[in-house]
Amino acid sequence: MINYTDILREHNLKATPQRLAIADTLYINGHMSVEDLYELMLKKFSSISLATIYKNINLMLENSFIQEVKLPHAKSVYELTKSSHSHLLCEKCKEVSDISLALEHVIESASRTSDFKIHSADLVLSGICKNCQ
Amino acid sequence: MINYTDILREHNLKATPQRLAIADTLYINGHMSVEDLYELMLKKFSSISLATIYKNINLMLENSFIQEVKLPHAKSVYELTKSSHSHLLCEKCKEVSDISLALEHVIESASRTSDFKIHSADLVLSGICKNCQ
DNA sequence: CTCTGTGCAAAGCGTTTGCAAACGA
DNA sequence: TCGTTTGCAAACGCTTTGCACAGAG
Repeated sequence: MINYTDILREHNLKATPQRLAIADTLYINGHMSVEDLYELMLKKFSSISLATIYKNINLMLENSFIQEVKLPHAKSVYELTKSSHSHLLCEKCKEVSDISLALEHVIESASRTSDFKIHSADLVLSGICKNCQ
Repeated sequence: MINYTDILREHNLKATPQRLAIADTLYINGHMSVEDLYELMLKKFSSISLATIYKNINLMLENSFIQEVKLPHAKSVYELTKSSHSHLLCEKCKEVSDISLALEHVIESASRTSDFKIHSADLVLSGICKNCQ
């Protein structure tokens, strides 16, 4: 179990019990929707408010402590910010997982043919995971 | 100007004036948010309802006549369904454009390392377009 | 002690639904 | 003509806001 107190502070966020729990829950579960997060948080703080979840998600997004992952045909999930990576989405069980892929060639090729100065690449690969096959 | 009557029918959609106008507007503008589409449609049908826009967008999505493009840090846009491609998003002017990129290697690599059966790849490259640089 | 965060209730806003009239095939 | 679509208004659900109290630093 990681102590997120200092990490939160580095992101200009006070380390409240609720925030520490959000960080821990995201760490353990990887990718969570607002609803999932709320349900799990309720187990630790029986009177936590959805407003608190939203306020913290928004603050954490602004301070880059977490990131939103927009998924095709599914609601967004949130994850702790880590080094750049792509996502796999199982169309059946809806599980999201991280995958590290070399996109340099694709980005380079896109830069060449588009005259864009590309800063980031958001890639979601959809399919069927091993368990669901 | 393309006649979408038959194309709509092929997608099991009656060719109403509103739908023809939606198709035409998307064809001309490429990628549009619900709001943008509503505003432009109002110029052609001064009493069109937002509900009509939503109902048609949803039907057209179900029938694969159009597709939703989810963008990082921006609201979704919709486009006429065409062969698989990636998207470029200008972080400054928010314009979205299509780009054809070879993702086979990336998908193959992902399949190998993940044991997923991958069906599709949604890629959005964000950066600054030529005009905004 | 001060300022920020929390929980609650109310407000806000984008989206969906129900219905009667209009329309496409 | 029959079944679908439209426009309107109301309902809905997710998200945000305002405020008083609690808690972090």
